[in-house]
Amino acid sequence: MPGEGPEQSKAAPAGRGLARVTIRDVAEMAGVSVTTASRALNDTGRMTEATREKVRAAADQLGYRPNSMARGLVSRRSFTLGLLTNDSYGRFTLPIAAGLSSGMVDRGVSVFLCAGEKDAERTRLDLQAMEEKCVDGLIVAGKRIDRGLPIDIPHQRVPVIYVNSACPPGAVGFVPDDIGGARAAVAHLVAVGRQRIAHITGPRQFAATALRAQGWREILEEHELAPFGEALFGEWSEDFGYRTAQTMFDPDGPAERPDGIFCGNDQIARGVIDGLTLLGLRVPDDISVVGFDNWEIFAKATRPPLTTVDMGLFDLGQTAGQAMLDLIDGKPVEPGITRTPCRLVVRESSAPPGHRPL
Amino acid sequence: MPGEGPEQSKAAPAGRGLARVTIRDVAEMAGVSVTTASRALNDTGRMTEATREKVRAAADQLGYRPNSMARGLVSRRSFTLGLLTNDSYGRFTLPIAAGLSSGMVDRGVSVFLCAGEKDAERTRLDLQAMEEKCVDGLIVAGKRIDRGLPIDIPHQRVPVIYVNSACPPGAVGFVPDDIGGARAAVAHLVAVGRQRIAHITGPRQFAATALRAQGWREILEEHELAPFGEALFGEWSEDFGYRTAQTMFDPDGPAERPDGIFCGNDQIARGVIDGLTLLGLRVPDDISVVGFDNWEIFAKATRPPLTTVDMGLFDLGQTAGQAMLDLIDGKPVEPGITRTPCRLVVRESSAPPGHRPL
DNA sequence: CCTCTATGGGATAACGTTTGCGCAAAAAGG
DNA sequence: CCTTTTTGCGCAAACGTTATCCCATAGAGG
Repeated sequence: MPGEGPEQSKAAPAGRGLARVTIRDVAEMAGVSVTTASRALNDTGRMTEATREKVRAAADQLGYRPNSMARGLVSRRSFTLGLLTNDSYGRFTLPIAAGLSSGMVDRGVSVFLCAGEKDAERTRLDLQAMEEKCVDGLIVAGKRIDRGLPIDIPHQRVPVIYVNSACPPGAVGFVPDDIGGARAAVAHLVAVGRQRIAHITGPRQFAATALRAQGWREILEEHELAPFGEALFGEWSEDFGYRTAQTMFDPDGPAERPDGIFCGNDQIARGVIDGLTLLGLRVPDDISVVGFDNWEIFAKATRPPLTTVDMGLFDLGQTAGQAMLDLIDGKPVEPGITRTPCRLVVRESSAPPGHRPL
Repeated sequence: MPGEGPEQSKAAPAGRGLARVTIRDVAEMAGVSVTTASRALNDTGRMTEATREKVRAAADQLGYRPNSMARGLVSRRSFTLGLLTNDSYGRFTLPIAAGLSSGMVDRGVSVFLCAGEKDAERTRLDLQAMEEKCVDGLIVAGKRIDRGLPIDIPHQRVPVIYVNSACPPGAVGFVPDDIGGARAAVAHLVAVGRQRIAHITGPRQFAATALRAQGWREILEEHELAPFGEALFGEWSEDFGYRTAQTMFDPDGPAERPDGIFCGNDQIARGVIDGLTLLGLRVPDDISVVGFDNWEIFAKATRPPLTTVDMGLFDLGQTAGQAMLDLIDGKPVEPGITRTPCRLVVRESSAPPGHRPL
C-alpha cells in the first residue's frame, strides 16, 4: 500500500487541483523575501520603486490573489458583512442588497446573504454562522419597519445596522422617509390641481401606513385643504383597492367624491385604477391616482402607467453600507433611525383635471 | 508619547472590544491542551468521554465559536459559496437563494451574494472577490436560461453550477423543466374539457418560450388535438396579453375561437384575463386560462385567481446546493443540464366549460 | 577616517486552527 | 515479570498573511 502513488499526495487536497499561488511564489519569482513582497503589494514599507514594480509584475504574471482568510486572521478583519433578511420574494431585500454590494465591492467587502423565513431557531443558526465567519458587521433588512427579527441579537461584538426594519433603541437604523414620500405624492396631486384627495392604504397596524397617512394630512393642511374623509385602511392588495374604488364611487353612495387618490402602495393603486376604469371614470382626467413603492412591474403595467413614489432602496442599501464602513472603522455614527429620501416618479396616472394625454 | 495609555494597546483592535474567545481559552479552562480541545470539539481523536465532555462544557460556558478563517486556512475549505446573479429585483434569485441557504445552513455553509447589474468589469470584480474569499464553489443564477454572464468564468479551481441560466458545454446546470411544466398546464386544460387551446407567450428569442411552446404542441398531439393556430410570440407583459386577447376575440376577426389559453407567463395571463373580461367573456366558464411562473403577486390578484405553473425555484436552489456539496466532496456529478420538475397550481381560472364556480 | 542617520530589506513571530508524530501510562498477552 | 499493544494526550509544525524588530549598506557630517 505505501510506496504506490505517493506523487499524488500533494495534489488535489480538496478533490481538485492547481495549488493556489501564494505570496511565497510571488516573492520567489521576484527574488525578494515574503515580507518585502507583502509590503510591495500593500504599498507599505520602504523600498525602491524598482523592487515594488518587480513584485507587482510577478504577482500579475502568476495571477496572484491574496488569501483573505489568512489576511483576516492576522488583521482581525474579514472584509465580509452579513445580511439577514426574511423577505422571501426579495422585493425589498434585493435592491437593498444590490446597493449595499455596489458600494462594497470596490473596497473588497463581500456580503453573506441569510435569506428565508426566520423562525427563532433558524435565526440563531444564521447568527452563529455569521459569528463563526467573523463578519465585520451585520445588516438586518426587513419587509416592514415595525417588525424585527424573532430573536434579539445578543450584544454582539460587531456593529449592527437595521434597514427597513424595526430597530431596537440605541441602534443604528435606516428606513425610507415614508412621510416625505407621502408629502411629495400628495403635493404633486395638489400641484396638478386636485382638491379633494383621498387616501386608501394598507392595514392600520403597519407603521408605514400611519406615516404615509400623516404625510398626506400634513401636506394638505399646509395647502389649506381638508383631507377627503378619513384614511381608508385595509390590505396591501389590488383587491382592496378595487373594492374601495367601487364603494367610493357607488352611484347610491355619497355625492361628494374625490378628484385625487393617494394610495398606500402600488398594488392598491392598481386595483383602484382598475376599479375606476370599470366604472367609466377616466384616469387621470376625471381623477388622478398616485401610488407608493414604484414596483415597476405594477407601476408600468397599470393603464395608464402609474405615478408613484420610489423608496430608493438601492440608495438605502448604499447609505447603510457607508454607515457600516464608518462604524467598522470606529468613526462615530449617530444612533437612531435615519429616514432616507423618497423620490416621486411621475407617469401618466396624474394630470390636471380634464387633461387628455396625447 | 510612549508611556501613556499603553493598557489600551491590546484592547479594541478594530474599534470595539471583547477579545474573542479562542480554543486556547477553552483548553485552558478545561485543563487540557489545545490539541485535545480541538479534537474533543470535532469528535475526532482518542480520549475518554469524560475529557471530551469537560471540553464541551468549557466551550459551552465560554460561548466558544470556532474561527472559520483559521479553520479554513488549514483545512483549505472555507465553507462558503458564491452566488452570482444579475437579477436586480430578485424575482428568481431570492427563492433560489433561500432554497440554497436552507440546505446549507445546517452544514455550516454560508453564501456570498453578488447581486446587481453585471457588466463585464463588475463581474470580473465579483469573481476576484470570490476567489480571494476562497469560496468552495460558485453558483451562477440568471433570469433566463439562454443568457449567461458577460464574461466566461476562467477555468476556475472551484466547481461552478449554473442555475436558471445558460450553461457552457460540459458544465453542471439546473433549470426548471419548461417542457414538463407546459405539458402539465395544457394537460390540465384538456382534462377540464378544453379542445381549442391557444398559446400566447414571450419573445421568440427566449429559449424558455420555445420550450414551453414545444410542450404545448407535444401534449396536444398526444391527445390528438390540434394546436389552436400558431404560438403567438410577443413580450412578457400584461399589455401584450391584453392586446392579443382583444385581437383574438375581435368581433370582426376569425369566427374560430379558442376555449382555452395557455400563457407563457403570469403577466401575460393576467393581461389576457383582463382583456377577455372586458370583452364580456367569462373566465373560466367561457374560456379557461393558465399561466406560468406562479408569481403569487400576480397569480392571486387576477380575477379569478390564476391557475399556473410553479417553477419550484426554492427546490431548484436546494437541488443545486446538494449537487454543489457533492461536487466539493469530489463525488461524481453528471455534467450537463438537469431539468427540475415544475408543479401545476390549480386556482380558479380553469374549469370545465360552462362551469360556474360557487 | 570615524561616527550618525536614513534607506532598503530580511528573520521571525504572531493570528486561531488542525494534524502528524511521539510518548508516556495502562492494559493485554506471554 | 517482561514484552507488546492499546489508550489518552501533548508538542510542534503547518496554513498564508501581516507586523515588529533588526541588520546591513550608503551617504552625510565632522
